[in-house]
Amino acid sequence: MTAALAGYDDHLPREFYARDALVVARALVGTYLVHGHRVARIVETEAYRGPKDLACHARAGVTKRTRTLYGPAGHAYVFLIYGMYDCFNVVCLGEGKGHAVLIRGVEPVLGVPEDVRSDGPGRLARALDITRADNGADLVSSTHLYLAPRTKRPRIAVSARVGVAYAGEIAEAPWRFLDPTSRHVSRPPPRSIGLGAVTSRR
DNA sequence: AGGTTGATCTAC
DNA sequence: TAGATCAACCTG
Repeated sequence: MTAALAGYDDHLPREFYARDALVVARALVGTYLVHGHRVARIVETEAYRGPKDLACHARAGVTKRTRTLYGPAGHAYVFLIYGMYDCFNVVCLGEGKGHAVLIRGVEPVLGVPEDVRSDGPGRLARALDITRADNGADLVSSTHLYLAPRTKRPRIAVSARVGVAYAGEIAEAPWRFLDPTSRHVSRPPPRSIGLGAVTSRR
């Protein structure tokens, strides 16, 4: 069965992405990531908010690596981390802004093996076979790689971002969003921030 | 603790 | 240029 036949063929429109990464990151929890015949539900995201965000690659300005990050909203930004893992992001806000949302966890829906872990940005890219070859893909017009709207409103917990301690104070900003009811988040929220009781299970 | 590699930075 | 350093991670 193909993704389209299964009803995951709606594409999030350009306007969805053309907002601050902080808004998009929250709105992406519960949406569906489609790559080829594979479909997965997004359960964890992080916002990276341009050159002033010292944890964001945009801090280095426009370079060979950040060209797509600084490109138009709604495109994929895929980069290599630690020499081993690809990380999948969606570009937000608009050309020249350098905003993106990192997808950090998904749960299998269709065509993704249940026995392969898909929590963590490196693992999910591997599970869905997303690589730097997908860097720059237009998620609005592609039939191969895109995001489809969520079908119900998820619960959302908030925490600081993971692995960005070097960025100083801004590392503590509550810019990570996750569905605390999912088994596929990369790690439980260290604490809940302002969203009432958060039950994190693993 | 350490692997592994491309991008970026720093020093000639 | 070339060599050094770093990195939004994962595994053991």
